[in-house]
Amino acid sequence: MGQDYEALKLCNQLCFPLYAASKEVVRRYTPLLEALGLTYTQYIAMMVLWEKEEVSAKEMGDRLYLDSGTLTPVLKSLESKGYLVRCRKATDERVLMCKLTDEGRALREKALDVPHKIAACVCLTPNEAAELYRLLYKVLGVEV
Amino acid sequence: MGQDYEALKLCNQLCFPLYAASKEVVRRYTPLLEALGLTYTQYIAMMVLWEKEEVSAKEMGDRLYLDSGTLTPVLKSLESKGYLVRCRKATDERVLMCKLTDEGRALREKALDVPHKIAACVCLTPNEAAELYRLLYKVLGVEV
DNA sequence: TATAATTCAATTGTACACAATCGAATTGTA
DNA sequence: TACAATTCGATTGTGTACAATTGAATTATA
Repeated sequence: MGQDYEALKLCNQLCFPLYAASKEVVRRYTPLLEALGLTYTQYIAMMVLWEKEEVSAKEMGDRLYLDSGTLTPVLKSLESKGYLVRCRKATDERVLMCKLTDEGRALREKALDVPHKIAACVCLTPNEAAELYRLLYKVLGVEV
Repeated sequence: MGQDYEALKLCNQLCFPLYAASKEVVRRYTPLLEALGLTYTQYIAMMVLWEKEEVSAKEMGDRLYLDSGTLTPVLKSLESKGYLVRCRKATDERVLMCKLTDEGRALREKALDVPHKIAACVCLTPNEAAELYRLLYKVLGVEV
């Protein structure tokens, strides 16, 4: 009978270290991003724009696995900081386009050392990091 | 020059699939936990109590990597549902003790099949799950 | 043994996160 | 071409997350 409860123990969950490690890594980003005036969510939204200067809110949400309830205030905040401009698509007024500004482009220069600094405080070997990457995308159901 | 920006691409981040997979797994729990009237955070708090019928809020926070700002409303909510009782420790009034109630114990029976159902919708082999578990705890800086 | 330092839960303020819903715009179909 | 179905961003409501602060209780130290 007691054995039935084994599966409910915290130490037997995969979800829990996943949940805890995710928050822990975001916490490690926080002081680095503070220097850029960004939160973690704002940072990954900027990453999308740094790769593609103009994207719709829909595409941004699809890439980041975020819905409009989360993304709308994030994009408004980034616009208020001057890093992007929000405007409707001419050929389809339903679509909100986000365009990188010069200020947003300049911010990328200040963010260049962030990935290196983060890698330094996550103690995994390159092989381990690659395997973790692969397993996480498998959980997400994405081919890598 | 373009090469400098490689490290800032979303596809080269480890943090992002970690962040996305964590939320995705919580999303998969949501419909299962809804049947128990619990959120994911409330569920892992109950897990702590199912293992140890009486814990302080401090110990709960340490185990779950949650601070009082997060935990206080979670514990109040669980108390309002009748699954635990909150009271001060007699020998140290600073300490808030959480005690599992009979209702809380009964809830465990209803939760017994949750781990199995979750495992079924995370498509990893047992070896992959074990390796992911190990790597996540390594990121957390915990020996497993 | 006064008092300084520490511990602990609670509160406040900001920022997600997402389900549910809404309303405008567009597309599909009879 | 009416009109039903779909798409899309925004809003609302609930529930985290966490930094910073507060205030009560306890412990350490001069």
